[in-house]
Amino acid sequence: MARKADPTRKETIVAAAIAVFSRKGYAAARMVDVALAAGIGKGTIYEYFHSKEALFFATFEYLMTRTGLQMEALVAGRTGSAADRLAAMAEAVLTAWMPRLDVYGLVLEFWSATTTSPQRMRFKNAFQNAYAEFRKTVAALIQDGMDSGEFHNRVDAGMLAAALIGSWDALLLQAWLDPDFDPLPASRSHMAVVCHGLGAPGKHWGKPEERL
Amino acid sequence: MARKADPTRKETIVAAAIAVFSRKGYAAARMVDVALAAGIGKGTIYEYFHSKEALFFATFEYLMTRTGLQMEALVAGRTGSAADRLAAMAEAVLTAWMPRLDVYGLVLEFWSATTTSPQRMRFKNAFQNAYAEFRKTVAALIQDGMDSGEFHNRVDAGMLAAALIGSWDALLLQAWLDPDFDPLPASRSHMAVVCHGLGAPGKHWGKPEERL
Amino acid sequence: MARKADPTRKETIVAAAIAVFSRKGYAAARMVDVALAAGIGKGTIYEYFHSKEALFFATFEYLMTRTGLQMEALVAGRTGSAADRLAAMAEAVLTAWMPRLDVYGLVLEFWSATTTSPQRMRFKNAFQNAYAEFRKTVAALIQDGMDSGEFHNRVDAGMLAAALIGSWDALLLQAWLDPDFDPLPASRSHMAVVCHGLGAPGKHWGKPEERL
Amino acid sequence: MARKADPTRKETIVAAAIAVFSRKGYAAARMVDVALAAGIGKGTIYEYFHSKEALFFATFEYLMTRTGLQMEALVAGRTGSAADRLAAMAEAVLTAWMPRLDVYGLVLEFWSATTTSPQRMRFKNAFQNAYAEFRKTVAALIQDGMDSGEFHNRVDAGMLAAALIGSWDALLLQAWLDPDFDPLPASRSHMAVVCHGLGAPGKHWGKPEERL
DNA sequence: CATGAATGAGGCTTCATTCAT
DNA sequence: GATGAATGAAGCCTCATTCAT
Repeated sequence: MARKADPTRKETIVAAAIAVFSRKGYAAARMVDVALAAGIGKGTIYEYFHSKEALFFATFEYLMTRTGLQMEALVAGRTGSAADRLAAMAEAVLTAWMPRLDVYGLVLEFWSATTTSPQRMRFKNAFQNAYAEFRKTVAALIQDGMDSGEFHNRVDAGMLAAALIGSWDALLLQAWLDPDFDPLPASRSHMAVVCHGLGAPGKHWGKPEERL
Repeated sequence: MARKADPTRKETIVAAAIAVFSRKGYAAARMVDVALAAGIGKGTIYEYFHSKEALFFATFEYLMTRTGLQMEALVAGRTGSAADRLAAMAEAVLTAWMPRLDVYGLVLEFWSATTTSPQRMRFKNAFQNAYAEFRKTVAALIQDGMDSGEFHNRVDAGMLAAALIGSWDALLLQAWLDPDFDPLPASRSHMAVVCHGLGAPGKHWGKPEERL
Repeated sequence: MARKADPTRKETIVAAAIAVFSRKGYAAARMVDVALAAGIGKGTIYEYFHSKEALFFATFEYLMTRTGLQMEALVAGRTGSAADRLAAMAEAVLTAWMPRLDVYGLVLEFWSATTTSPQRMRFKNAFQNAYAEFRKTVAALIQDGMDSGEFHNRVDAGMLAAALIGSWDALLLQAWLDPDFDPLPASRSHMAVVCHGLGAPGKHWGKPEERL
Repeated sequence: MARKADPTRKETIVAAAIAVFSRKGYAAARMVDVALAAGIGKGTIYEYFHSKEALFFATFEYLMTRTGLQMEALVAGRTGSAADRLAAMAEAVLTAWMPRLDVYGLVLEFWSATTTSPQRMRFKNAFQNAYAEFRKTVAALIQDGMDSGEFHNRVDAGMLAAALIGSWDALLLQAWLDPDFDPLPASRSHMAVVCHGLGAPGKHWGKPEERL
């Protein structure tokens, strides 16, 4: 008697794949591991994904979409000074990812896939789009500050945005590598300096005797 | 006497391995590809490295060592204001890596190996040491500026160093992903803002009408 | 439900392995030969045995068990004088093995494995146990004859048993080496002399003009 | 400067091969192991033997020849009653082989080679000849006893010889398998019974209260 | 639909043999 | 002659994928 098709089955498999790929890496992951993690039979995966590669890409898309949605949510409805919103965004990005640091290894796999996979262009484009999107968001925030006079405009907002995003990315990577490394203080120090360097008025650091 | 051993043979193999692993990734790389790239027979690799894994680790150590040496060279004998030296370092790091962007995929593989490989701890430790070393160097530079009064000391030099290094790393990653992306301007904008934000006197950007 | 597992599959593989190992020897046998002989795919063997070594040991255990069972059957329910039973046992052992002389090469392989295999001790112990068991059986038979006064007891039953078993073993080996050699007459001559030498009354050889 | 060709070099290699083949078995033995054991370079073996197979056959011939010579020596000049000479021969065979039990594994390898090796017929013939030769010797000894009236002639001397030789062979095999097993007492018991069974007068066992 | 037994292409690795020195 | 670095054929084993149940 066949179990009735579970509409969430596909998502279950993707979730299992995320867990397994994160832990063992794409190449070392076995389809049977994914099936076990999903609590289903090995053959069943092929009812939903026609190959390991396809499953990998599905996990990628799943995570990219979720991340994209999260990012939108992070930005939505922020108020306050541009500097505050910028700092809040940094905070939000790190905070959002930190509990999911376990999938960071998977992100590395995705990056690798941009060279390695036969599907490389799909990975590459998705990444570039995601980054471009994110950069646009951050750049817009900075530009806002420039337009309102809160920030000076001696630098290109887009360029700076790229560097800021990069630092967040890399701090998360550090944290993944070294569980004892806390990316938040580093980011706070950095963002304070950056906001100050953009000429934002106000205190980017606490009392004089305190250091970030 | 037997066929004379080529003393550069081992290095030749490592170089070939770097090329192949970069291009295809560790898992997808075939020993025969490495052999072909090195212009030798498949079996010869095993005269020098007892397994694929060992070869991979050798490429890792080779690149780490080379990078470490380069870094030392980059720092050595810098003079000028702290801000200048900091900016110069950023410039140097990016400039040093840009022509070797092709091996960036390999660095990703190494990072992945910290989760994946049976040797994971060796990779992880090597990475953490390398980062710690580099962070110390950059932090020392910042601290110099603080001590001389050129920079304020409202932030922790180590924290900021981590973020700066991260941004360089990530900008290079961006450039690797997207060959049209030039990390230098982004870094320059970023460093200018940071130096300014650290209270460094002097012009971090050009004439008023120019933007970085 | 998946393709139904054939419950005899494992035994089929062992049978194929016996044939192939006998013919080519363990080292020269190829897994693909065994698969072909079993009428299955190469990979299927690994569903049942995790390595060539494991398959080899399985064939060993299989034959040892079968041989052990046969031996028990040979002994069970023998009646008559001790000399008759001893002669009958010799006859039975040779008769039981002669049609299976083709696996004798495999027995040699097993013996070799006691030096060669990483599992050597398992082989060695199994052999020693099997021999000890058999020796005990034969010794008991001889002792019976001694206790009943049919045989004198000037020799140790166990020692003699070892020599007798050895002669059967070696005659079979001869027969395996040389298909023209018939071990039965040799054994009959030998056993007649031995029974006579043990002082057993009665005719161990036929009429005066006949020779064994 | 090439070392002058050593006339004993070939024998050195064979001796090394005997040691290595005995210990690891033919298949598991590596040419480099033999070279190491012989204290020479790997390639040098090929100056004397054109292949591993050829080296194996050379070790076989070497041991067969030596064994043959020993056998001749064992027989030569024996005097006394047929029973004494027969018992002495058994003793001599076992005594001659016992200190060389370590090469017994190699004998197994040779036997195996009669099925396995491309050279199988050469091995097989050599074995059959050797056995036939030996059997002839032992049979002649028995026949002597029969002709002189010391032994009755109710059995075929050749058949009995085959069984006796077999028992010696097998007892040595037992001893090789189990270092705690001493083949001498077993053989003595056996030979005493056999001589008695052949009707030889005299005491084949010691005093009445002693058992063999 | 779900399953997992069966499959065989393909990879890593070993090692007998060659041959430049 | 002697050597051992180089080689590549060949084998064990893995695992993505298929398909009978």
